Amino acid sequence: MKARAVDRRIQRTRQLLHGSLMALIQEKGFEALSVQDIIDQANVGRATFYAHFDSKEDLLASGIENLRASLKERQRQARSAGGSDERLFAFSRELFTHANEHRTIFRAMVGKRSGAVVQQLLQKMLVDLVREEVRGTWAEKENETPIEAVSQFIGGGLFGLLMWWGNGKMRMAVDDVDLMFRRLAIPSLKAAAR
Amino acid sequence: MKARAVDRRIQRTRQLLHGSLMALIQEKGFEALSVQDIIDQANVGRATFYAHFDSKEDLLASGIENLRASLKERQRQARSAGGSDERLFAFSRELFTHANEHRTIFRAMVGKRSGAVVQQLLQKMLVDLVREEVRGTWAEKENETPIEAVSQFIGGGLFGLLMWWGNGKMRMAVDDVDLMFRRLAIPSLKAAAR
Amino acid sequence: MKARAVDRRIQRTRQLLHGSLMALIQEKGFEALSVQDIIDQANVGRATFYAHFDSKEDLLASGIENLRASLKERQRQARSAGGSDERLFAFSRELFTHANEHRTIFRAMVGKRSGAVVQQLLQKMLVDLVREEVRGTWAEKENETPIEAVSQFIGGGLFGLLMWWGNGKMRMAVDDVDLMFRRLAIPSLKAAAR
Amino acid sequence: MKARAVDRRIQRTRQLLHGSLMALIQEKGFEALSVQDIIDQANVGRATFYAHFDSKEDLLASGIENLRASLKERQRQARSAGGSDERLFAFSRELFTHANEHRTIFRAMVGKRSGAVVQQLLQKMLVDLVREEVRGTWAEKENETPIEAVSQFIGGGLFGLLMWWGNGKMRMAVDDVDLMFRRLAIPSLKAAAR
DNA sequence: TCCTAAGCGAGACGGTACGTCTTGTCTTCCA
DNA sequence: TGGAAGACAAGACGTACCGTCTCGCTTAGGA
Repeated sequence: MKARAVDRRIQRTRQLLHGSLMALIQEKGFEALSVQDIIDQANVGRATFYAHFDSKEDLLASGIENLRASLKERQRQARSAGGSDERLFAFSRELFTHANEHRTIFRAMVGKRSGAVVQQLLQKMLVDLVREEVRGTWAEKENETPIEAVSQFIGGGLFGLLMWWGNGKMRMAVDDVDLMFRRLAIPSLKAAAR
Repeated sequence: MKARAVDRRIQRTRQLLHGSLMALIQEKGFEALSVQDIIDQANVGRATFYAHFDSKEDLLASGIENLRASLKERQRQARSAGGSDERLFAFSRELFTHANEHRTIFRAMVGKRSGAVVQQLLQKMLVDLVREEVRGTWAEKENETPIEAVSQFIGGGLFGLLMWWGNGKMRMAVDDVDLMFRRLAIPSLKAAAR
Repeated sequence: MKARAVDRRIQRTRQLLHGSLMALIQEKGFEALSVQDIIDQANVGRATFYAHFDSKEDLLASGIENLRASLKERQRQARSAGGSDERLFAFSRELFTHANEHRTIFRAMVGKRSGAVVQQLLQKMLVDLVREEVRGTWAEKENETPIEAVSQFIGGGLFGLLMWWGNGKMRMAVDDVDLMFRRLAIPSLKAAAR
Repeated sequence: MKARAVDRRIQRTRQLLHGSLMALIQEKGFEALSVQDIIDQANVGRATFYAHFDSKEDLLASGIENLRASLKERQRQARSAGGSDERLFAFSRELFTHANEHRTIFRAMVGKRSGAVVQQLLQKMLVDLVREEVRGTWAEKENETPIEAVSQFIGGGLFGLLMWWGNGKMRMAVDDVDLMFRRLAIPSLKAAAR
């Protein structure tokens, strides 16, 4: 399948917008951004923006989708490698590492000025990842704690932890916070599977 | 000290606003509301609204404050009664019950249209309650998982669970969802305290 | 009837807008103006503009209404003074004089950059004035050239003349162009009344 | 010189555009049309449109040019035939007849929704035709009413009449309205020539 | 027969103005 | 004097058009 020139142009525009969004989030936070800010930064026309995305929230969601995909891939690889406890929530290491590496943008997204839409999206993504994990761990049977409930609990918890880590100064090492998460989450999971 | 008539008038205005907010949240969700909507419903002047509250978020926060106070009180009573496992997270029963009794407004606040500010406030409140609980359970020592981290994890998890319960049809009984929460949260807490 | 303070405020806003429109028409012509230009000049909010007028055309029309009223009054006075030929189209003197006195704005309204809406409004106004005159001159009878047709012809002609006078350098004296109009229009009127 | 196929292709495009414009003017009026409407109707690319015309106004002007040419030709023939009063403004018969035959499009161009640009072009065309006539009638001498002024007056008047005829239901017969015009215009012309 | 050049459709794009909406401040006046 | 009424400046929103542009397809006319 050959990429037509026009498609390349479209991709370029979308990336310009994603890039500008990220740059501006670090500068003034997501909530404070206007569509005008974004398109000025990207040097893109207003109509063009709306041709690609419904709103700045949509643009953000599309950006977060990339992260989700990358983490999902990471998760898939880890799960195919082994099944011991250490492999449970394998994506979490990757998640904390990623956050640590992009700490400027990460702290902006998790911080006070971030706007709650961002956080809802992140939480939803985390729950997704967790659900995948839980699903792999046990086949749902009747009379048990539903997979969905467990996923929501652990995903919500992970998100809480991430917020706390990010809103503090991220002084704790990646390994430590990851360990902490696993120490909190795995007992829950086991208990629910009982 | 006698309550002056003027104070009563002020109270009346504040309650009119709170009432209108709640009524409108059920009708169209928090995000979709404008200050104009609220003051029309309350039959209150624009300037008056801003004399009492900074924004619709402020009004909401002030409303949620009541819930927090009532749950805190409930928690205090339960904790003074005993210390066994069954008493851990005693407020949760009250929380789920309350949600169940006011299910219309609760589901509106937890639903898609609720606006994320609402949810941030709720989550913050839950973390507060959990922190209180964790604090009572163990005295923080060095080298342990920090109280704050555990609280954020369990508080976040509880919020996730609540969202899931509310956004489904709340088919699950109060007792069952409460039990589920405790089955997920208590192992975490214990593990962290190790 | 006492003018309430709020009414005075509203009047002030409307006059600010009218004034800004006139100032800007001279500067860049009507067509080239945006609503934003006008409200910037007037230091007025966008919503306020639209609360008072539907569009810049509406604002203009409302401004021209004043001119029409003033010319109608002038016409009324002249007609009550006498009925000889010299009194026919008495308003025309006033019209040319007015144009001469406000030549900057007049030439802007009649010029190339004026935008055709302006001109339609002016022409309509002139036809109105002429119709009034024709009506006073003869009572319509069957089988005659209809009053309306005559009015449209002479009104259109007057407008053509005005445009020509304004778009040239208005070198011709007021008296001369007025005389010219009467020499052209009165024979038409007489012929039609035959 | 043989017409190359490429030229035929170009002509075809221009005619497609003219045709679409006319069709759409009748449908929704000139003002309401966008370039997009026109090229959709003509099934022509956007760039192609701008390769041929500067704007929809330009397209219209080019269309009206045809009418002007045809009327000019008609005028030339009539003037070479004789010089009596009956031959003065000989083109007017043709004009009214033409309008009557294409009454749908004519009424659309002269009506409320027509957009004033159309009308300016028409008026300009009429003044042109009249000027030609006046020029033929008398050689300009100093101290007389200038040819240009007379042309503007009569051209404007003719346009007023046309508008009135078209905006009414065109109930009046071609001959009658033509007669009316001549009865109004010729006395003016004579008076000016005195 | 192939090749080159032009006309063209399609449509992405930067830009500008629009008319609407909401916010938070302010002023007036009533009870 | 607290509050209802509501005018207002500010400015973001999503939509509509504009005129420019790049891209490939088609098709003629010369090689």
